Amino acid sequence: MPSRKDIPSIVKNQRLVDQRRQQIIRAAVRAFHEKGYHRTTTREVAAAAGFSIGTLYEYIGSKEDILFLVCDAVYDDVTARWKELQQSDGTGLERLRQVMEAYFRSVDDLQDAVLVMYQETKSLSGDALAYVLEKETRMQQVFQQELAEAEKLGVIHLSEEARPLFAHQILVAGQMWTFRRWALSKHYSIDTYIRLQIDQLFYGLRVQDERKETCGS
Amino acid sequence: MPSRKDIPSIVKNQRLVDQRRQQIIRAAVRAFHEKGYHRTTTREVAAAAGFSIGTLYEYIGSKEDILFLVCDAVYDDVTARWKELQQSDGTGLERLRQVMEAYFRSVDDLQDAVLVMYQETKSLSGDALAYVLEKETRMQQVFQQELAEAEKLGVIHLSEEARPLFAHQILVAGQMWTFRRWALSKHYSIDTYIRLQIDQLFYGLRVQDERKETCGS
Amino acid sequence: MPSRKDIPSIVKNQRLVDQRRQQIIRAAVRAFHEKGYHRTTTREVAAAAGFSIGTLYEYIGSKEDILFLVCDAVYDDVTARWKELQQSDGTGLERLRQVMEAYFRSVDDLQDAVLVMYQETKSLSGDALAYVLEKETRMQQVFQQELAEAEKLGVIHLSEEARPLFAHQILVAGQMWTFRRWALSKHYSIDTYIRLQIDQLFYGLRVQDERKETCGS
Amino acid sequence: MPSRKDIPSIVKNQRLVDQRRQQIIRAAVRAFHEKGYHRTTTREVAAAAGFSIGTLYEYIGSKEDILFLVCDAVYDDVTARWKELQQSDGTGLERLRQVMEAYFRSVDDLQDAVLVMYQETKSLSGDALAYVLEKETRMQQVFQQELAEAEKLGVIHLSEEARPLFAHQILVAGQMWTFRRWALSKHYSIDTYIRLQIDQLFYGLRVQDERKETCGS
DNA sequence: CATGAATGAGACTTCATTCAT
DNA sequence: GATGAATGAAGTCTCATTCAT
Repeated sequence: MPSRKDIPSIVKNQRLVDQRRQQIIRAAVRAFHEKGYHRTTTREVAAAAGFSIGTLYEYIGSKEDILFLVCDAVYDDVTARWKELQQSDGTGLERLRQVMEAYFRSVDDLQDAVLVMYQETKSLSGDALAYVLEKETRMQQVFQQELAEAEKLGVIHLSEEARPLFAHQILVAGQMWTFRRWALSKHYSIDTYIRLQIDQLFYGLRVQDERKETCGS
Repeated sequence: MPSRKDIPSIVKNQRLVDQRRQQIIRAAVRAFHEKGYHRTTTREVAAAAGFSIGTLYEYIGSKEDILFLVCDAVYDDVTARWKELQQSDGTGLERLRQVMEAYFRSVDDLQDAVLVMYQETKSLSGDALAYVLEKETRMQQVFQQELAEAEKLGVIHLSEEARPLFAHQILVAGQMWTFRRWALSKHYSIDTYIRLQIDQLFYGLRVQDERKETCGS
Repeated sequence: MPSRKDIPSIVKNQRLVDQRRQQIIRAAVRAFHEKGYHRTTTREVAAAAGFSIGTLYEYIGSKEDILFLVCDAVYDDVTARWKELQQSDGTGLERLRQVMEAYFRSVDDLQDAVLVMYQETKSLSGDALAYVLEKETRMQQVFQQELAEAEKLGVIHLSEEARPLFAHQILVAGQMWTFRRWALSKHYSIDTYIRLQIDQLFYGLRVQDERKETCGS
Repeated sequence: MPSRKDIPSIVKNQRLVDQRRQQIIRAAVRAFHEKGYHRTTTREVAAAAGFSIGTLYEYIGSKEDILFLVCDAVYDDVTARWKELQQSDGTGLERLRQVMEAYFRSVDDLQDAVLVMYQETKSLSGDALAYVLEKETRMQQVFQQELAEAEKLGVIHLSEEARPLFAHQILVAGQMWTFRRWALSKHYSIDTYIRLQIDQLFYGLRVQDERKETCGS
């Protein structure tokens, strides 16, 4: 049940609605990225989308709806990539790696949208916020399940207590790429970033573990 | 030389300025946390601080300045805690643990302020943004140095390439506690969170490392 | 090329823009005349013009722009009257008289606007002020040329040194009618005023000229 | 009866009041000249005068009062100069010349104050305005009397009808020097200006008078 | 379906004035 | 008599949203 927020549209022709909304998303992401959600006017979004303010409001009910459109676009992209993965045959650690990379790639492709979604979304009002958080939670749960799977297979060792945190960690590691991009992109390409992040998540600091250690004896 | 943004104040008495600004920070954090920076009016901040709108503007030059006040308060707190640590005699892994924990505790104590700073800060205008990013960078570099130190002592193994990323990772791990608090606080207390985060950052997923491996054989 | 200040308008329809701006000018002149520019609020101008404050700002960029609108209206009127004169066939003293009278009549017709322009204009900020002064200068030069022409024809005797001053004098003689109207209108009708002013400008005090003199001898 | 506007002062010591008010006038003239009356804050005047805002209000009742102080200073100066003239023994045309020159010199000396008075004064509220206009009227009447005197002596020929206008003309000729200074000072020094103005007022354009003409016959 | 002019609540900020110290 | 912190009314301008064409 892909719980899609019901955004009112005066226009009936669904094909047209979808097309126009794609335009809106593209325009909004660009504009929000440059000036932030609050500093961007609906007029600017309309203009960037190539139609008039009146037309914009034929396809949305309020400015907040534009944010939803952007959010859904982001989630849909990640979900789609994961669905493709379903058919691939990775398992164990490899599977984990693939799921993470798919997510990171998605974030990179939609970086502006993710950033916008990420920064502006939290200041929404109750109803709206709940919807977004629920989507976030769903993604976090996907990672949590994958971790549980890997644990079951014995390829990782992650206490049940730590598992939710780790799922969040992965999620945030992806978002980081957008909201710390001003610093990260000085050091890393997306490929390097993905490699290092996965490495770091897997192995940490390679501390001489005082506890479990060590092999023999 | 802690590069303090120069916020204009009409009032001369510095003692009073400091006191009033503390009130402003407290009020602003509370208000921004509830409604977000953009949705909070300056009047509301003034009211929450216990004085009139006119008085508020005797101590700041513009609404943005309030954000700076909040930022500085946050950075000052972390810095102060680190300074205390200076005199403690931790070394190696223990030292690293202490620096991280001090930061995490600071974030927890000022969680609302950190969240506000974190979410609203990025949508500032050029000049203002630069100031905040510079502060962020300085913190990241503190972690980077600590990591370099630990590396030199041989207690961790972190490639030079990965070091900046890891420093960011620690920083974000702290901020996470505020901006994903809606989810994290369901599972963890701050103590647990700190323990698990440090553990995770140190050891990752305890993957059976395919590469370096492995003891016997 | 009558260097028209570019006042931004959100509305595109030029026909409408012109019409609304006429309304604004009329309303502004009335309001400014009663309370002065600074004491009149934009809201009052909007109300007097018959639309909302929001609509007002669809046709101007700032309060100052209203003053420009008024100025242009005044200059345009005078210029238009002079253009009509072009085709008339006055020459010599008659021509001079006509140019001056046309100007005086214009001032009288738009007296409120002229007064407003006259009193409020000087306290504008750099850029804005320059624009108005340039227009004033242009008018002064028109008189200067007319005087030069008359001089060449030998119908007046005005040293080259005194010519710019005299042009200013005429200009001010017109403005006087608005800014000393509180006193002048007690004594004179506009017709009388014009007659006396021209007479005074032409003949001065009919002093027994001590210098040039005199007829015989 | 020099009808002095009663400006309230909390301070009783009259000597101190006078001294402080001199400071206020000087500071106000400078400030108003630079930024205009409305754009200048009372704080700025106080600062320029060398004391605090609180102290300023010990010597005036409201911002408007500062304008009165300036006005009175101007009128007092002119009046003082005329009083000196009383004792000189000029008569006829020479006397007229002296009265005008005294006025022009006064205007030049206090040019900033005159300009301020001139531009800002008209937008005052009823009561205040009346006071200033009355002062203006009194000055105009001085000129009118002088003209009547000269007429009686037969040194000028000015119809009774034209006399009030001419008195205004002289007054405005003085004020011109301040409010068209931006243009006039390019061409003339104050000495030249005075010479040319008097000449112009006396002789006009030296038109070949079509009417009265001419000496003989 | 598209347009864009109109609306007006509400935001930030200024500044004349007061009054306790 | 001097100070300057506090006040809050009021001003300019923005912008999400509507609706007649």
